[in-house]
Amino acid sequence: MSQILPEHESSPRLREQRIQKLEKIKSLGIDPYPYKFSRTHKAIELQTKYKDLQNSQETNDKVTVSGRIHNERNDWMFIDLYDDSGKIQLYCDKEKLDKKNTELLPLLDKGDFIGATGTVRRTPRGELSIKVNEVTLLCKSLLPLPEIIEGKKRHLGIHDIETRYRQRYLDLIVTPATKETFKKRAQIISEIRNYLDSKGYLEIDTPVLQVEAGGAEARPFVTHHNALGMDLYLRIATELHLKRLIVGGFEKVYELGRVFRNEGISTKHNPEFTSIELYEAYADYNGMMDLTEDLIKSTCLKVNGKLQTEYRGKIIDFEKPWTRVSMLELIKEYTKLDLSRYINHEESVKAIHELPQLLKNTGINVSDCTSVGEIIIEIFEERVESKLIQPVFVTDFPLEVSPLAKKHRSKNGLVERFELYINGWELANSFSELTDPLDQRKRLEEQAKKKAAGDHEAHPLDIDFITALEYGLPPTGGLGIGIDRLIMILTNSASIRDVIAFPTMKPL
RNA sequence: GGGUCUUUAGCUCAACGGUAGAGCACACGCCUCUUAAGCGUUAGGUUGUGAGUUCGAAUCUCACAAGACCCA
Repeated sequence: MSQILPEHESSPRLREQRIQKLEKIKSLGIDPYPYKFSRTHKAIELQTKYKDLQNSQETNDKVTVSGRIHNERNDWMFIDLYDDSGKIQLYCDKEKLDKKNTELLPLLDKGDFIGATGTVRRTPRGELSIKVNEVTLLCKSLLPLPEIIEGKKRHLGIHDIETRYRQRYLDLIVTPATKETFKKRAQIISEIRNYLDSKGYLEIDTPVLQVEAGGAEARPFVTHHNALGMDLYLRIATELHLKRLIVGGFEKVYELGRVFRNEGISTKHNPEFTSIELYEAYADYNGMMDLTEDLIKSTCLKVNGKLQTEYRGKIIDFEKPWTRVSMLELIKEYTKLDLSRYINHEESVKAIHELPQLLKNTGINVSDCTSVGEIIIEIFEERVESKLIQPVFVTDFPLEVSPLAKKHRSKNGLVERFELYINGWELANSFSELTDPLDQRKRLEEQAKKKAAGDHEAHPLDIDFITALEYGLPPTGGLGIGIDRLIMILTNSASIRDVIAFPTMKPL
């Protein structure tokens, strides 16, 4: 449902009934919220250990399990109990239980946590079960678990996608695939760290709270520091601080963490997201391409067991060496437009007038563009981006849109930069970092002018960063990867909200 | 940003200008080796919010809110 109320407001009657049961339980002298419980097995351990037990066969093996009740049949004779490993069925023969247990059983509900001790058996119908001697209430649940009804079939689940994001704990209880996604997310992040740590990269935390938010083109979030009496910004990138660390003498650094961008929300954008940025002294963007390819291939292989992955019906193949092709070549390939002559400086003044004419009937709107570089990016985003399904490094970007990248060593008007595209999405961004402090100062001053003129996404002038460069930044390769999008592809998730446990949601 | 559609019981959906209904869940019985258990009986509603049209609105109109899908 689109109207989501807190459960206790949307189902007060059901909650009231459970509170009454809770009172009855207390009056029986049972603590409904005890302190600890010791179990001998998890569900999957029993399923594995007794997989060869024949139907109707009983053992004298006494075990204790615990978990959440997902379903009950036959007036609490059968209980489906779930722990984080899976399901085990409990079989409660009321004739065999003592008074306390028989009184407790009808006061239970789906959603309660219980522990159970009994002997292992397989029912005549083949379900591995525990023949229960004793039930212990571990937590009384006051609200009903969500169910999905399909025809006459009913099972735990959440139909409404918004509820799955807003009440992720419910999604995790009732949707097994959600748990798998977040397990895999943890694995992917752990693999990336293992890979980099094993290659001698050092992870260093840089500030989230900043006086100026730089390092990327994006609007920041503003917050306020009371004692300092000033506004601070949440970081939009880790770039400028990590490069300071290279100035300081570290040669391989990275930070994998949250950045914040004050922009729209979509299936590919969450205002806070996880990125990794990495900087390596004496490397250039070619080295970063090698590293990116190897890092992603190795992560994919570790978590998925193979180098091909299916994303929403498309097979993405990480195995073949990834294509490296310049942005202008791709534009030529997809639009037949050869823009190479416009990037040299003498032509660019002419081009800013000629190009909009040339694009008039293409439906590409370049009216907001103030430079040839921006026009080129616009054409690329309009006509090329979405076609790049298999991994491809798009290289050599216009200088105007890359104020932190070094000028191309042989191509006038371009910089040494690449973006990795997979499934039509930008997944990584990398430069041969600009190390010339005077050039950097000039370029950031131009950005600051744009910012002063009202461009909220222009880079701020970070004087201390320039100062650091003046002390000397060695040749450096830098790389940023959007971790959430990578996880989306590796987990076949349709929305970034499916890979972020608690995505940003508008309050109700 | 533009368009189309959706919003009714805890859930899934009916009713399409004339007394809001079903299945499942919940509660209570019955049955007692089930897997959506089965059978029976209750109870459950300010129809997303707000205005308007009308003798009468869940239904028609408008605005707002939230969501889904398409397009840019």
